[in-house]
Amino acid sequence: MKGIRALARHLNISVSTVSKALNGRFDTNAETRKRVLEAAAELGYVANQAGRALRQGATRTVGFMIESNQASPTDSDNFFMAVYDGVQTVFRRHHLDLIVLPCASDEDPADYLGRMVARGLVDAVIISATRRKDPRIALLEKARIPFIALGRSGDVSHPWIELDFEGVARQSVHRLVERGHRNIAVSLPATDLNLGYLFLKGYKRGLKDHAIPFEPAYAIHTESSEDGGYQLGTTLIGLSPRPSAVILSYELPAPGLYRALHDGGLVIGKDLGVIAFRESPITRHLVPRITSYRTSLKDLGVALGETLLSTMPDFREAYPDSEHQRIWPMELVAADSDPYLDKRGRNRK
Amino acid sequence: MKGIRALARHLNISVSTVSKALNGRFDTNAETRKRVLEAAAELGYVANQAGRALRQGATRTVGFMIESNQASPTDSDNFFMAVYDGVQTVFRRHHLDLIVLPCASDEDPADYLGRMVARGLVDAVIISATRRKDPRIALLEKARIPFIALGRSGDVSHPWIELDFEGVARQSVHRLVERGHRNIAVSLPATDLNLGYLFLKGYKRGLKDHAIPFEPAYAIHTESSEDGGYQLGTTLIGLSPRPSAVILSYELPAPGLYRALHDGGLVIGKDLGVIAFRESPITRHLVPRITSYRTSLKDLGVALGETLLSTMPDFREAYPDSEHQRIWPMELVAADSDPYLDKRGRNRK
DNA sequence: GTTTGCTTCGAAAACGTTTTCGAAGCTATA
DNA sequence: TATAGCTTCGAAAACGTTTTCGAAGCAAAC
Repeated sequence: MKGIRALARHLNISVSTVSKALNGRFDTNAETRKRVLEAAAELGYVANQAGRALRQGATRTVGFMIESNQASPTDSDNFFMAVYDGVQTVFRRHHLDLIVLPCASDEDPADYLGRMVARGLVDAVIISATRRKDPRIALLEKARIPFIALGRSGDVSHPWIELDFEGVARQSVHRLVERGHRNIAVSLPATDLNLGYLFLKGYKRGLKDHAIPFEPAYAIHTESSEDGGYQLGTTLIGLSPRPSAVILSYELPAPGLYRALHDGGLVIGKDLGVIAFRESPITRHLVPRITSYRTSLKDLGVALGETLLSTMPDFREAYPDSEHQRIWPMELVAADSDPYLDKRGRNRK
Repeated sequence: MKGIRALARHLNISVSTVSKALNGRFDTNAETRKRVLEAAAELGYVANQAGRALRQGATRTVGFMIESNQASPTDSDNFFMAVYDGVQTVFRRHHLDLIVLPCASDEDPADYLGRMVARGLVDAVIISATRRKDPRIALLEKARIPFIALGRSGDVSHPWIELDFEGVARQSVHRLVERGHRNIAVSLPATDLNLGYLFLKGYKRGLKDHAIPFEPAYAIHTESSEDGGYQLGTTLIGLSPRPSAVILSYELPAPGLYRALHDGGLVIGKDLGVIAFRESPITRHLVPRITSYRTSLKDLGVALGETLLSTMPDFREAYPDSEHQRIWPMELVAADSDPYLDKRGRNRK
């Protein structure tokens, strides 16, 4: 005899009453409810997940899908864990559990997600590392699973929150131009992540603001790794005219870039200005420190959680007027990697 | 009409036959099995997790518990994701799913794990960040849940694999002594992680090998963060006699340590030798690079997965003679932070 | 005394799957 | 032909929970 039946027998009471007491239904006596709760605590009873999920058709669990394959563009520190923590604080309020679904490096993300959803493992999902055309969006919509994306996919309309890639790229161009640069390169992801599209858009917009023509050779696709950064560095050195600054859409390649420049006899901050998208241990610890942008990832997680809940029928009323599509602002952290360019075309110290 | 019934009706066949065909039972005709599988693929049928788990009393899912609260001692890069990837490759072979259970920073790890286990969310678990006395061990044993720990707990006997903290600490002392050091400090975790105990043990053993007395003031507990590292640096500077080298049980405090030394007018590698436990982006990118130890985290994950399976009745036969308790070797990566000490008591370049 | 309404409880069905076990159909053997 | 054995199938039970719905008990109102 196990589970709720053992508890019922132990109390000389029916299974239904126990269940109702545990779930705080209205048609239970306050006294019996108290007895049930005490006995449950004493015997360490916790409702079996499978039984409950089967009956209710819901798991009270939300999945946070991440990908362990692509070193995610923003994962040089505990990016996802920080976001996760924010999401978690929201869900805890509603007794929802959050689990992480990490797609292994050798599996197709859409297949993986499809399997998890079809199995009915979760009631809703958060997806990340969104592609320009991401099959997961259609999959989730077809399955009628509530979801939100950390980063939108293309121009499809769906709930998302997104770091301000476009704004940061544009603002970075402005900053560099103001400091005397005109030959400005940009490093973009090697895959078709949507953020690459947005970053390029912002970059072009920034150039246009200053009537600087777009030079395709200056938009360089870079693997999100040290090796990718080294590759980027040698590419930059070989360009003619050589750019006096580069904007990185993520910071992971920065160490390799630094090394390539050093090997080429050039000095970061003097011969090449650098701005990176997100502040992280890397941008802080490299010498010179990299000018970058910062935000509260925990707050971002909270927003993700609340917005997701606002799309779920059972929780909608708690979060009535959430914006379902939202650009998340970033704040400039000025450092030493992008000083003013002096007259002779070299960066001034 | 949903699920397996819809599929059965669509094929004009009984539910039981469909189920048996899908699960490859022996008492099904090869022809019908083929038809069922094709129809299932066509209709996109995937067995409902709750129904299956309820009937079988097993979820075919393993949980990997990590903690988002304590910045885990070894998480400056994608430590857990790398390990996860290895575990995943093993489980995929057996059609087991792996999910991550990240304990939020405001919840007690043992409570959290207890809840997840009681709910029957997973059949087995991998735990990490093990404490010296970790209540989770007893909890899992009481619940009779197969598990393995990444890092043992105290002297209790349970399955574990552990990075070689003791060996690395001892070897690091040897290396520093050989290079002329005698006043060697060690940085230990601020919490009661078991690895701290082991690291200290190895450190003391190393000292003893060279008949150097243990100086308690040289064993410094350090928060696993930049601030903790800065604190460590100021402490080291204030010690008398000031240590000529320090061994870090993890690398996260290194940047703060560097900054503190710099602020104090001292030079890393010259006035203070440094060795860190694990190679990571931090140990590679700081100047000078830090001598550290390396291993394949993916292989470690594979070992974890296989050992866990060998403790599970249903899979035992596939992994017969696995060692259930195992120290995972690390390989020295010599760098520039711990040069020979010269005659005048300063580190030689 | 009868009716009404309210509170509290419990029997039973349902969720979707797997598994047991008996039966049906067929072939081979005596 | 009768029997035995083998293959294939399907009815039904079971897993643990929630929820529906009827009933019992009691007090108040008529």
